[in-house]
Amino acid sequence: MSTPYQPVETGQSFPDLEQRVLERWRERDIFHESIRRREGCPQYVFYEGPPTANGRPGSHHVLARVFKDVFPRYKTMRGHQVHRKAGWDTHGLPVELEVERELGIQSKEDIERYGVAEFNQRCRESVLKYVNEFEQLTERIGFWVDTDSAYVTYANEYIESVWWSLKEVWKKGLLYQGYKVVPYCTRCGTALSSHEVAQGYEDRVDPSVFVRFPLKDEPGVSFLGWTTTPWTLLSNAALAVAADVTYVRARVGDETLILAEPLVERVLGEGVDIEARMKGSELAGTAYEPPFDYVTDFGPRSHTVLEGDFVTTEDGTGIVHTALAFGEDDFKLGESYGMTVQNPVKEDGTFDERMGPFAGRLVFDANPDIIETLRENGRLLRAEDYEHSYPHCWRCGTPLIYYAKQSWYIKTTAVRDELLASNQAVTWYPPHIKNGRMGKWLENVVDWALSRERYWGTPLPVWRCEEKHDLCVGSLEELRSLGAEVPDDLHKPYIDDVVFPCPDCGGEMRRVPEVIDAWYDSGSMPFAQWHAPFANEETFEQRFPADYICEAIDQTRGWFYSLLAISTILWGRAPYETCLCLGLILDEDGQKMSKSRGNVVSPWEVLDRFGADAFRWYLFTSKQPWDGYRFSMEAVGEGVRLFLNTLWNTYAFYVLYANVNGVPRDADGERTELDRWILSRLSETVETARERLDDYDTTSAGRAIAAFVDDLSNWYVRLSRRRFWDGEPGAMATLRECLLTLAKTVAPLTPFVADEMYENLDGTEPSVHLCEYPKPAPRDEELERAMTVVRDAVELGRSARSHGKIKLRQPLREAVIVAAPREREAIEEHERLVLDELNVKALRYVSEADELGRWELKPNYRTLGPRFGKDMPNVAEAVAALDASTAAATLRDGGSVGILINGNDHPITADDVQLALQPLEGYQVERAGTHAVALNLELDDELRREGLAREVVHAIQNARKTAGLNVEDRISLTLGGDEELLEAVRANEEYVTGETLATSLSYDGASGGEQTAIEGKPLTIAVSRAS
RNA sequence: GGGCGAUUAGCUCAGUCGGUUAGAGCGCUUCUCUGAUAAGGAAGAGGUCCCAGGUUCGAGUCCUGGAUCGCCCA
Repeated sequence: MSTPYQPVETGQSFPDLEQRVLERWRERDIFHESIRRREGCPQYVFYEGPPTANGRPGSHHVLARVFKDVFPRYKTMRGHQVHRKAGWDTHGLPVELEVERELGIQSKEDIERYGVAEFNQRCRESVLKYVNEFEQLTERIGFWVDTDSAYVTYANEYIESVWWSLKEVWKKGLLYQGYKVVPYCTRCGTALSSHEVAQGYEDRVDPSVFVRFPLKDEPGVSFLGWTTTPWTLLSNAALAVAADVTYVRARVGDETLILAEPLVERVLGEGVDIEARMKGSELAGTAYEPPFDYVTDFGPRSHTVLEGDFVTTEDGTGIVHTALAFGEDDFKLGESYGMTVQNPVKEDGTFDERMGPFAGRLVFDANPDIIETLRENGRLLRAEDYEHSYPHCWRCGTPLIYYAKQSWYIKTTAVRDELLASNQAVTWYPPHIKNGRMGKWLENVVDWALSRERYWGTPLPVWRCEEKHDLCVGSLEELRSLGAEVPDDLHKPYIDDVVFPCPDCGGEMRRVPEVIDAWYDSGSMPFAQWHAPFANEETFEQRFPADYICEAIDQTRGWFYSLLAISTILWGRAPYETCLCLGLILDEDGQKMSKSRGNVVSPWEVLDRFGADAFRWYLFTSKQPWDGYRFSMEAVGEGVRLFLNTLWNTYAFYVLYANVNGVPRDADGERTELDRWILSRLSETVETARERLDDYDTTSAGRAIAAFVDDLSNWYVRLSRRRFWDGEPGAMATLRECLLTLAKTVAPLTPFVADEMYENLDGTEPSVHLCEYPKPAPRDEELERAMTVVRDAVELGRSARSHGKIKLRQPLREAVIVAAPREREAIEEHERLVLDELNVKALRYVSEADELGRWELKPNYRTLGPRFGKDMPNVAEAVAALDASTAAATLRDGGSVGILINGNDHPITADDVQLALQPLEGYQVERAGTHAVALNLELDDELRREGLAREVVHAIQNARKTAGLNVEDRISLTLGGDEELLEAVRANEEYVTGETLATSLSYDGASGGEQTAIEGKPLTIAVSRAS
């Protein structure tokens, strides 16, 4: 076949190109085809962590989604079948909040008044509001995922699967209702789970108050208590001290305060009179006057001092004010003394009617007035501001309170060891997550607070009769068999109408009012996405566990945890084998992107300007993904310039000369050393890419590919240009092979440009993504090493020119190369190349450096260190004392030299020293290690004329460009001007016409030509396209 | 207060098993090359490898303590 290629523009807009490729993928249905073709192949299982589509997708979604895409693409090319089912997380507070905003309402009463059925209907509509934009973005960035068959957590089938799993949990006795202190959002009116709390820590300033608690039987003496939640003082029930800490009675003015000794100075300042010391245990039982008397009955030990093992002397006064309902420690302490919990705060966060003037006020809002009251009645010692990190509702931002109430729990503490074992089987990226963040979290796991007193969520499938018989229902079938009628919609309020007789007592069973944590929904996706076990059980089993999941690191306590917990309880194992954790995307200044800061970069902005490949390339290669990104447009642009443009232009170069010369695709010819070198480098690159992608490391894979592209463009192609101008088959075949293999190698990373190149260069398959991933061919490492030496020599020569201030255009007589025999051999093999690159007429080799400099010997610590240990300083001295020139000569010939250490003679071989050349004064020598290059800078007339001729050629090439000629156009050339210049051209006429593709050349003055000057000498150039 | 991670050039980042002269790209200055290039090449400026101890013949790298930043937990 000899089809000419489609012409390729060098100034290609990548966003435009990507639209073309997307169109082709759609037409040819490439994504699904890539799955169909792997029917029967080993599965590589990917689980999609469902996003909530009720907000616009941002750059962080792009980050996660391109990392979700790259490995499935890679594994597909490596021969796996990779199903990718999309999903949407649809339940939960964020959705309800959005709807509340839309409706302009803000409390549970408002929702009830509005009507739960209508409210939930609006939630259902709202949650997929931005699905369209998500889908567009997903397609645009090249994230291949099946959105048509996406699972949706609000579907009845999904809910039924979740119910099934809850019933399993129930059967294991791990689902229970308990009265506990829970983190509670007063605005949302619901408790939050610990992993939700974990998402919401923010700095907050609270009052820090020191309060007097006067002893009942001793006027003038007070306990000094401390709290940052003054509103809890309204229901103060007791004080807590540490039994074994020393407390003091401190005289301050005309009163006596009791507090922990280590804190006296910090709280009261210096020079306080200590009247007495005692252990905390001695204080226990002492009665005091509470600060308020709205509620006084807390049962036994009300308003006395208790011993609490949680009391520390880290801050405050060492005396902890205890309001039983608002702290886990407080609550447990009260429980252990058999006290009565009084909770004066209603579920909406306001004080109840018992609280006198504070009734009806929000607790945080009441703080200032409470402090004022304390001040007025002499209870306040001091109030100051206290900044600390404090949990907030992760979605609505309201500061949480800890609050005693009834909730449903999963007893995850009972399976802690199993969780830890499951975690151990997971391969984490980065590895420290396993025993760090995740491992530590699991070691400290608490029971999963499962229930939410909200509306839009999977209903908790527990029914209860008046006799308090509970039953967890695990399927619709079971519900029917109990005599219930199953509604069309399993959500509230319909499900709440479902009643049936209690199997135990025959009483009417009604469902408990709660819905469940939406994290439980998403954590159930391994089975619920298939409606397993009610349907597709085989599919579920085939696709469990996942080989790979990937989300941002905040999911450690979110989805990563809920998946792990549910699977561990149900099946005793983790539902994923490899988990990649991504960092946050920060702005240029390292600030978190947020709407309030106004520093959010819209992904569309990046995609429209640079394209998806550029965005992907930046995310994949700019750094390891887990430490977070400092995002900037400039950084993305840099990747385009350095990688995508270079790749594209090399490809465009190939196509240009293949078309100009009519070189067929299957042309082949003799391969030169340079050809074999670049092919060996290609193999090395393929090797590295496979190895790194197998290890989920796009960064190193991408960087290796970029280094290859640089070698290909700036070394191989540049040095081989003349061969391409002539369309030499060996060169064309080599470059085509490089580009084609490159397209396949880079395809998972930059799928668009890769496919475009493949389509034009080969196109046998409908897409590069249906190809096998390249396998590395045998390498020629000897050649790779030789080329490194050659490149070093060229670099040294250029450096010598630069220091000698001689332009590269000016030919020089000779370069003198100092090199060890092996290096010399390498350079000799590629002499033509070195001559051209350095623009010299000849190379002369000297094996002894004496003419150019003097050898210096340095010990190789890497080999000698382990051998001599403590004697290394002596060794270094002995090596330095050797006669460098003779030793160097001996060593280079493979001999060994003896050194005397502690009276013993030790042989030193070439490996044990590093030879370095110290240049002598007065030579233009550049050296590196064992080799050096010197230039003879003398010019004669012939060299000067050649130099001038090259200058003229340069000027003519510019004129060609200005005249808008194509690179392959032949020209008629007319020159005029300075006689010395024309003389130089005459002396090198063949060279000049050859370089400029001139079919005719005359010297008759070129009237109307372009005026220019070379070294101050005037030159006139006229070019016209030759017919 | 605790856990995890980070700290290397003006910026973004590499740095292997501990090996003695710590690198790249960008940016800057000067020069240069161009028959594909938003390119390439050379030179220059630019470093307390966060700090302090320790281990070692030898520490950017290992250990201890501290500082700062980020995330997480109390």
